[in-house]
Amino acid sequence: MATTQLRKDAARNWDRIVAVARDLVDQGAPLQLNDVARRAEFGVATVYRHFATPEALLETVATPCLETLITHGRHALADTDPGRALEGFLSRVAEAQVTDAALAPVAAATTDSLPRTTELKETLAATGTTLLDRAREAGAVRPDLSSADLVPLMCGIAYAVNIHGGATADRIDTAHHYLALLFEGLRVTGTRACPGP
Amino acid sequence: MATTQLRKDAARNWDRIVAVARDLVDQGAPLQLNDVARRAEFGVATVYRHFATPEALLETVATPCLETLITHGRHALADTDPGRALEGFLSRVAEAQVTDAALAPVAAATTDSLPRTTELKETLAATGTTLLDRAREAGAVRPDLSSADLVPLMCGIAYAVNIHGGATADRIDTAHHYLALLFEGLRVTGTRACPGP
Amino acid sequence: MATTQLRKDAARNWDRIVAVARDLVDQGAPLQLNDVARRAEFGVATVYRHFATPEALLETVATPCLETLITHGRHALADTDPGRALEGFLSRVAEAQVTDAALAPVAAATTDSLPRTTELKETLAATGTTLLDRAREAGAVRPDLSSADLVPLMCGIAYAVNIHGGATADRIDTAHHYLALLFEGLRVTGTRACPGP
Amino acid sequence: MATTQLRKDAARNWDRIVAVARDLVDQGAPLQLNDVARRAEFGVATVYRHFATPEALLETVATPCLETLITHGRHALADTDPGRALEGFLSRVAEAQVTDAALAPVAAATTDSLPRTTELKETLAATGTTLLDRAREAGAVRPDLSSADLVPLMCGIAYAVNIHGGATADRIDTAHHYLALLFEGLRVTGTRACPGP
DNA sequence: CATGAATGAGCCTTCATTCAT
DNA sequence: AATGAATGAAGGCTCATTCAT
Repeated sequence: MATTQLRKDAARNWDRIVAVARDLVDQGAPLQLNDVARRAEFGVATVYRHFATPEALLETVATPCLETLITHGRHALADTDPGRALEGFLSRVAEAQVTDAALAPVAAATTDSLPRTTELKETLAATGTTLLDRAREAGAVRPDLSSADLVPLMCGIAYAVNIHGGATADRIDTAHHYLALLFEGLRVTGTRACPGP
Repeated sequence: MATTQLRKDAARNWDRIVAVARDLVDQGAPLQLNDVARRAEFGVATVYRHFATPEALLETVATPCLETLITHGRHALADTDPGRALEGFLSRVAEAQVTDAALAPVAAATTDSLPRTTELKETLAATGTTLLDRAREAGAVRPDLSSADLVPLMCGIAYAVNIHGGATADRIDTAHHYLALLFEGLRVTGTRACPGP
Repeated sequence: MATTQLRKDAARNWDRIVAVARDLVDQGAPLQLNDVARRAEFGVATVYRHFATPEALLETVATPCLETLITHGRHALADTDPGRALEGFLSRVAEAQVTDAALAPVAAATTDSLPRTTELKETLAATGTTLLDRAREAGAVRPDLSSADLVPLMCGIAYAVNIHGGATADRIDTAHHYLALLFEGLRVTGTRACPGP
Repeated sequence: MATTQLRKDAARNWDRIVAVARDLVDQGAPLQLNDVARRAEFGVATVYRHFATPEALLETVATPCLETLITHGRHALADTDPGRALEGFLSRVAEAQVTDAALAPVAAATTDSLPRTTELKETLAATGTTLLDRAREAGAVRPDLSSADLVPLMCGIAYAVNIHGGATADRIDTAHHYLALLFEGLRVTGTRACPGP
């Protein structure tokens, strides 16, 4: 989806560039604009016209994924069980991180190239914050987790999964596993201390 | 410490190279052999003779840290409380990861440049495995955590801390925080339901 | 002023393009047709249709200045004091050179893009030649200065002023200073040797 | 002349690079390091190793010329006739400017790439200042010329000569002509008013 | 007439590695 | 053993101009 309306042919080119970039990202190759141009069989400047920097292109590649997550976030906000809502949402995020190689670097970056990206990330972060606050208030998670930890922890899980390795299907399982572990840790543990009578 | 005995002057050079590399790593600078040579005031080839690749040099820089961790591991193995032993050990590992910039990339790498590195990493992994096995047997941690997850999880924590950011002292705190979370999650959770008498 | 009659809207575009170009020149920015188009909010091709090359645009920007100088030249030709006429005229030229950044490159160019520019430059050169001839005949300037030297010397003065630097007001003063020096040198010096009685 | 002692082969390469650059400058071609490398049949990086920027190379090309001028300056300082000394020196400078295409841009630049260049330019400027001061004190030149004008005026003359055009020999004549004009202008003009009896 | 996307040559620069001295 | 000059592929980016829409 282009920010402004493009001419039809330009839009086709835009799509092709993003598609090529998507392929490269999926292969784990570094995103170099010259390389993208060569593979898409465009002049370099064509690619540069559409995407001023590799980061801008990467963010564009990651955008649909971010948008999907936002949709999931919206559903989660509608959930009446705060704990389940948070866990479900983070589960989606973790899955996305290990499924879509474009997401992790964009999520981890402190500065964005595209305003649109900042917007999406902020929306997503706000959703996470709300869900966490609600869960905390409901006593579903420990109080000592700040919303500033959500992104780092999600990125950390994705990173851990990458190191663990494996095929995509396994990776999703691993991510769920690590997330479940984290969630165990997050549960309010007052009961755990229960010394008995 | 060189693998084989070096002539005295060569050993001095070796030390200087490693010291310069350590500085660069600490500054967060990329480890380029040319750069190291210039700063150490050696010819490039001298550096190349000692370290065939940047990775080899990086591993060498990380070696003392790995050795220290192994020592910690040995102490942990002597601890009679398996849960405390594991937690203490992983705590050391997490601290080291966020403290020493050379460690994370070496730990995360799937292939090593130096046999010595492989050796150290394997020793460390074996220690972790043993500690985990014991803790699991003692019922101190959940059974569904494989020793193959230890390195990924440690790296993931380090990565999360890096994204979270902050000064070194804060980073150590954050690492402890995340590790504590993980440990909560690892605890056998039957007790969490604590049904009372 | 367009060479041929333009449709009203085309004339408006033409004006806007020239205005933008004038701004760029005044800011000391390089005159790139793409850049002009973007700032004028036109398509590149629109600018290219009006001005085939950056030079053509630059010459167009310089045209009013050339025309003004021609007017000054006409007044000078009406002056009855040949020495004063020449000096006054060159003074205007020097001022224009350091005041209007578009003039110097156009004056210095050996070939012009627009016939109109050639015309104006030739008119101006002819005026200079006439004024110089008259001054020479009147004994107001040395005989060893060819009219072919006028343009180079004016450009040289402008260049010297640029190197000397300073704000616009200072630059005009400097230009006058250098021109005065030149004029001292141009005065017939036979009398200078006069040792007196 | 290299700043520090080079190995014999490196010195040969250094010389070849400078020679190629000299040729390019003489042809009026822009000095591009890649181009120099190609013509000298060196790898690009070899040229970059010797000269970090095109400016550094250009300054190196201009250095012998600057050194020669300094020598001339020393001779001029030994001259007992202050007027003749200044005129002779500036004459050399003007000749050099129109003879050696490397000189003008280096002289006109406000910042230098090589410390050596700054040194040479300062020495030369100091010489000019001294000669001008002496000439002024001796009443050989008008008091209203600052030493800050010397460089601009010399550059201006060179520029004027370039615009005037012509073969090298003619150019030198033209430069002398313009300089003579300037010098007429510089002469103390009290005598000029003398109309005789 | 107007548009603005596409072009692609070409410049600058860096870096890991080799090899003559 | 030590040196450090040389390499050259490769990446990043710009810009004047053309041409399909």
